Amino acid sequence: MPELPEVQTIVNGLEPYILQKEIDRIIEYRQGTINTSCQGIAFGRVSSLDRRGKYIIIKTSKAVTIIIHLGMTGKLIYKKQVKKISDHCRAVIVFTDQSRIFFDDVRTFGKIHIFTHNVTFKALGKMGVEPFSDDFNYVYLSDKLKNRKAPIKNVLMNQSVVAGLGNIYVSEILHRSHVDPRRISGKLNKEEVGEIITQTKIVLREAIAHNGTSVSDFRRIEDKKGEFQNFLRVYQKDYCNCGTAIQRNKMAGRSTYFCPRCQK
DNA sequence: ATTGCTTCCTGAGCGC
DNA sequence: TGCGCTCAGGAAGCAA
Repeated sequence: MPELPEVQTIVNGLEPYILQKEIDRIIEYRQGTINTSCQGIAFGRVSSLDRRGKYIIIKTSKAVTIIIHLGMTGKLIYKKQVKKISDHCRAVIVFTDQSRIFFDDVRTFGKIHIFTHNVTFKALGKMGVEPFSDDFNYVYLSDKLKNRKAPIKNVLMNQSVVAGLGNIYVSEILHRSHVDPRRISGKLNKEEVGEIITQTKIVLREAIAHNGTSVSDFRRIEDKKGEFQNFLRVYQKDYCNCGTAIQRNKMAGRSTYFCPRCQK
């Protein structure tokens, strides 16, 4: 399940392969994967590759913007030579040198949005601050949490508050911050809010340094796994470092892991 | 404005 | 061996 570190790992991996490479065509193998018909689009060369939240943003020399969201199980696999189409292939970006990016996605929650003009993508406009930016600070977060009655876990998962966090990293961040995920957002004290900001930046940086977390489907562009699953402290764990059994609850329909002793 | 539930989708795992 | 059930969860859409 790709969150910010996994998406960043893919962007970092793809960049040296596809920057300045000319897109020949994009093929949709499963209807509904791409928002528009790709027929007759002159794409041009890849001029930039970026991440915003969990979105991958590719811009081209001919003012085409390709925005990719991997959903739950989406993968981007880069191949120089193609023998056969991969399993669950939903779309392919073909470059003029015949190398390709395969967009594989078992559960089909992933989507590709192509804009040929300067159309603003609604989802990006509503997105909250980037966790690594200076804008993700105490003043910002405490204002977002103020008077909110939803549990802190739910608010941190909300992309319009902070961009890029999902179920795994929110569990890890709250564990390292010693905050119970069920706590009412508006009732956290100053130290706790500050700690959440600090730990968010630390956990995400560590995860990127280890090429993301592969608990099930996530793969890097060479189809290799990330390694951060080896460093998780609560997510899908049975015991905390302190020896206490990790508790598992459903919150907002999602499995939530926490240590009842370390997280108050 | 905020919150919480439902929906989309497929494969793995499990009990029987 | 296979059937039916549950679970995995990002985000849009909608209802309260």
